[in-house]
Amino acid sequence: MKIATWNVNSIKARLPRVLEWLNGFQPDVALLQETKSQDDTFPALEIGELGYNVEVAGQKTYNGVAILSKSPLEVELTALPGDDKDDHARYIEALVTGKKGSVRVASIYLPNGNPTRDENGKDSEKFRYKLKWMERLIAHTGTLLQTEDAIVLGGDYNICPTDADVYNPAGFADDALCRPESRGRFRRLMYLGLTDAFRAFNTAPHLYSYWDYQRGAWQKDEGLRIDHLLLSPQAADRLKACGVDKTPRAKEKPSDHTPVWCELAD
DNA sequence: ATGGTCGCCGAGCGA
Repeated sequence: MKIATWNVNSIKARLPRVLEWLNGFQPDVALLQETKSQDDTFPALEIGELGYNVEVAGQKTYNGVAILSKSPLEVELTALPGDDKDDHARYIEALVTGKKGSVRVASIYLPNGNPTRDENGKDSEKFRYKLKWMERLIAHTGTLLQTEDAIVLGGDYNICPTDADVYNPAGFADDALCRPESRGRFRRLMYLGLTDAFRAFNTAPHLYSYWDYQRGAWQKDEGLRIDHLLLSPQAADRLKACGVDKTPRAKEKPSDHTPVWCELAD
């Protein structure tokens, strides 16, 4: 079972890229972020024609997440628990029926958090929102792990876990993607017992999933590893492979992110 | 060089 995560940076602007990637790569489950589409205008018909069931949690202009699955899926949550006043569409969770029982998956678009400081040099509202959102994710993941399901939490975490995941660590030291407060919460999330699927197979430094549109970042391979597939023990036991598929990033009108995928034993 | 590039939507924000 191939499960992939991809921040598409607008599903409508990216539809040709997404359709050709689904056709070619044939993921069983695709976790999408930054769809930037309301639910009623999400191009579900075009994607459905390729054999995918589509579940979305969208909003106008910003954010938006989706889960595509070849086999039936049951939506469990369309928002991260813990704050009823949070109206950003950043989380959707579903149970996907697999040959070897169901897999619980989530598509996560964790807040970016930049700029980290306000005009007085204090932590900005955006950065504090990111940290609070991470606390909620830690709490909810703790609850999820008690199910002892095979769980794949995939998404754009907007976290470079270590300096090996950044092309220019010194330049990003004060960035919300690398700040100690962000990394500390990411470590707390991992220490609940999750496996970073990519690092189970790739120990080399400076392998990325995102390259800025600006300054020729893609051509110079100046990127960040911020898109992750985090696995519960029951999913990690079934992990056969994991990698980054860089081919969509090299095409015309690409997303600034490229898919990260893993394969679980059926 | 105090910018650069995208996508939202039709100005300026978010990334």
